[in-house]
Amino acid sequence: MEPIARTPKQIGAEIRRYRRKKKLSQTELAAKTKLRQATISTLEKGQTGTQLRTLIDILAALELELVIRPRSSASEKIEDLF
Amino acid sequence: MEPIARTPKQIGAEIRRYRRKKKLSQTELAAKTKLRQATISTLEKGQTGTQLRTLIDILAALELELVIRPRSSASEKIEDLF
DNA sequence: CAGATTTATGCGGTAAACCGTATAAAACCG
DNA sequence: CGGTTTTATACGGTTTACCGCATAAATCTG
Repeated sequence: MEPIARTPKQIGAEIRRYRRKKKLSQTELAAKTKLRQATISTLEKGQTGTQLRTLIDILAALELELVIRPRSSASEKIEDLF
Repeated sequence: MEPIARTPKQIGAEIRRYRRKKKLSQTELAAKTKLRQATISTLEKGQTGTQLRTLIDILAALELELVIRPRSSASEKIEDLF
C-alpha cells in the first residue's frame, strides 16, 4: 500500500499515520515544529486549507519527504477532489 | 534521479520540470487551474510560501501525485530547510 | 465509571497568500 | 536586431491560515 496523497484529506491521513507510528501526540509534534496543536489537528483532518510551509515543517519533524511523480493509476474519482 | 522534494524550492523546481514536459506555459497552466500566472510563478520559484490548496490544484492539472514516505537518505543539510 | 490524556473547536487579532490588473524583464526566434 | 512569447514583479484589496488562549469533546486507562 503506497502512501499516495492527492487531496488534503489524504495528506492529513498520512501525516496522522506517521505521527502515531512515532508515538507522538499532536501536542508533542506541535512543540517540535513551533506550530499549535490546533494547527496540526486541522491539517490532519484535511478540513481546511493549510500553508505549504506548515506541511513542510511537519514533514521535517516526522522525518518524512515528498515525492512528486506522474499519477500512477488512471482510476480517479472526481468527487474525491477535496 | 528521484523527484524528492523537502523544501518549497525543490517542490517548485519539480512542478516547473513537469509543466515544461507537458509543453505548457505558466499562463496555460493558470487557466487550467483558475489560478493566476503570477501565482504559478511564485510557486515555481519557491520564494514565498504557498497554500497547500494551490499546490494540489496544480498537481491535479499536471496529473501528478504526491507520495509521502520516510526520508530515504540520511544525508540532510540543515541549511537546506527553507 | 472516574480521571487523565489527547484531539477538536471557538474567538479576536495579525500576517500573508490569493485575487485582478498591469507592466517590466527575460527568453525565444525569425 | 526586432517582435513575440514567456516569466517575474508590483499595487491595492479580500480571504484565510496562522497565532495565543481557552475550552469542549473524544479517547484511552486504571
